[in-house]
Amino acid sequence: MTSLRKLASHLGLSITTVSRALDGYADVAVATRERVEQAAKAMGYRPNPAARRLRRGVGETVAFVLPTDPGHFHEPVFSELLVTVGEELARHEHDLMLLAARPGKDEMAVYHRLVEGRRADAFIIVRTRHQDERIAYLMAKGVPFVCHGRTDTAEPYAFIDGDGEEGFHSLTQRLVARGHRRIAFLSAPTHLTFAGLRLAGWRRAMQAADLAADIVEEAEPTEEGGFALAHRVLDSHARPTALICATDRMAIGAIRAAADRGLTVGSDIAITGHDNIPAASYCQPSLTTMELPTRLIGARLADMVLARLGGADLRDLTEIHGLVQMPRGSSGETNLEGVVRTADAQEAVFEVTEGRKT
Amino acid sequence: MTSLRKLASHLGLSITTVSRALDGYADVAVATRERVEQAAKAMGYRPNPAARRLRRGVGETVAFVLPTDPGHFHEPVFSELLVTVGEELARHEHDLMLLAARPGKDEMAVYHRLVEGRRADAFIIVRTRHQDERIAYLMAKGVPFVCHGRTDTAEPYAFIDGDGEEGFHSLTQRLVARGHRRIAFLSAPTHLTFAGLRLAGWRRAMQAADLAADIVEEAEPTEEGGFALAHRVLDSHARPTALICATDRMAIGAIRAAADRGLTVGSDIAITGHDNIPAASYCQPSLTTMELPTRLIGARLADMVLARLGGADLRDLTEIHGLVQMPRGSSGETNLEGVVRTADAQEAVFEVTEGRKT
DNA sequence: GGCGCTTTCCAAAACGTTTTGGAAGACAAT
DNA sequence: ATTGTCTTCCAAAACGTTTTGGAAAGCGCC
Repeated sequence: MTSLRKLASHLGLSITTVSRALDGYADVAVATRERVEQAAKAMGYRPNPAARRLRRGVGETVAFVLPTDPGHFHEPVFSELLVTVGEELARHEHDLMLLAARPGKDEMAVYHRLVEGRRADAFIIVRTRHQDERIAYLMAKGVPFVCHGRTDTAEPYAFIDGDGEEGFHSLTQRLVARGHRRIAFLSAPTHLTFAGLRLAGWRRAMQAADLAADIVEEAEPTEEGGFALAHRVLDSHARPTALICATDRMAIGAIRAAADRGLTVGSDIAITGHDNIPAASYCQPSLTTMELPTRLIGARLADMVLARLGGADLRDLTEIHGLVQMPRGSSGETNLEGVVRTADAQEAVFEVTEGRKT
Repeated sequence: MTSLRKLASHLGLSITTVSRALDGYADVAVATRERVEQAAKAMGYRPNPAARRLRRGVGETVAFVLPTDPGHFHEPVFSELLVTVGEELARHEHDLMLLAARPGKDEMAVYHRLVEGRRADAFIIVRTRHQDERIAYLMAKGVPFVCHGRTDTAEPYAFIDGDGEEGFHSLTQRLVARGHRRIAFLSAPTHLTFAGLRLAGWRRAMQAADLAADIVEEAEPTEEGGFALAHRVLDSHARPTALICATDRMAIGAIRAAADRGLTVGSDIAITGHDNIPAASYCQPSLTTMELPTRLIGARLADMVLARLGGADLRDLTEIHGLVQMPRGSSGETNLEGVVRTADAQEAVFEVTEGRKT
């Protein structure tokens, strides 16, 4: 197509000058620059990304590897994150590469291929784990990355996260205030950082209220997982009056389990989640939940990864955001009829709770 | 890192020979090839993709542009498609590039940037429309693509689709057989091809049964859309006894609307969807739906796009697959207690109904 | 010993960009 | 006139691969 060479010969300039004119170097005359820019636009010139990557040694490509089981990927949170990250990256002329790999051997093989094959320049890591092989590897290789969620490591690293500990603490307090005494926690696998934090928030609130934090079960953060755990917990001799679920998907499973036993969710039993996925507004009753405004987070994640690529200081890239609580019918906290949606929460409170320096 | 040059000098061979040895040309001695392969593995050689792309003129990159509204992307179907397509492409050393753009100006700008900037070699197009600008553009440019869904065009094009017309026809027949007479259709916008087909299937069955196909409403294929339409339709003087929704998300909204009016879904009113998203199993009652096994479709889509890149004949790349019906509680067709899941349907009937030659 | 045929290898060009290390010219100061 | 300083431009190398068009060596055959 239109190469730098064509452009140059058409203008009667050297290819060097054209290149530098377009890149805004000071060493080309103003008149020349304008002439070049005009011609470039007229001829529809677009630099060849392959050539640029080859010469520069880096391509503007960010990889997003979904830690997903073979064919299952139904995480509304990640979906939304994906598109917002993609939009933001595209705005800065960067490409988003999407891959999927189940945690474990396959997953690391993907990272190796991408890093060693120079296919990606930076990574976005989601669903972080306490001990996270991915993070250790990228750190060792010196490849920039940003995490959605935290991990256990001595070195500083860039991340953005919701304050799950605080969010679940305050939720639990609310339930306690409403008279609940036996509150169960349906957890996601605690090797996932977010699960441990949410669990800790619940536990802290329970202990502060002198209540036994003894009903904890753990399963995959899916409808199926929540469904199974709820059944198990509701079987116990001293049935809890509230089920705090680590995620909305689990809560939706739990609601179904409770209903199958003839319990009226919202009055007989309170059930809550986290994420505010669209389905949460359409359960019966609507699901009490909390959220980290995904769109803003996605854009921020993209900006952070771009900052990392630009060599920004790591310590400016750690953010913990407050969660927006959305009490709804499933915890009996609202008497509203019909569907309770909170699209406006997207625009709601969104501030950095803590700029942590690790 | 390890370049071809390093490898060559280390082996005492020319860079040409090393390249050809690794590419399996006949003109290198067996002994040499083995020596080269061994050294390549030992030194961890990986061809630099940028260099390769530059020289070859094509990069192994497939773009997937999600036609999504600003920050909203909650289509479980696309999510699942994404990961399976990604996996399959990765298996063949291809990259999947993800972008998002709302239909209209922005969307076409993305296509222009990708095509003219040589950032993508092929496209996967989803949520096809009757008149589809994307398809017209790619055809004009001669860029390979594969559609998930059909479009109206004289020229042949590669696509894979579920037989929505037949699926909704047979669903409607089933409902009629169960005694329903006033059956409403809650449609997605009919400029989307799939919506028109599903609508047509319902209409054909209604007419064949001498029933009035007069309750049709149209909205976005979201929970919110289904919710609004259901309310509107249930308001009418002669309330329907069944609501056939174009998608599961709409059906979930409709279920909520019916429940809000005190109707018992499954007995007072039947509600059905399409897609078999995970939430469909956890509604109350479980949602009657049908599905196109997404994993298989995703892999097939990837294979087709690879075939297109390999120059395969278009006419071998048109497939319409039969849908798997899953009757569940929301249409009163099953008396099963509890959650009805059909994960096994993934492995179920899956055959090409018709290999169409356009 | 000249010719042709195989087999095995390689030098060099090319892809389109960025960047290095000047060169040429204008102008001012000496 | 020489020297120095700016400003503006450019030739050429480099990034790492693939591919073209041979070359060299070995062998058989007349």
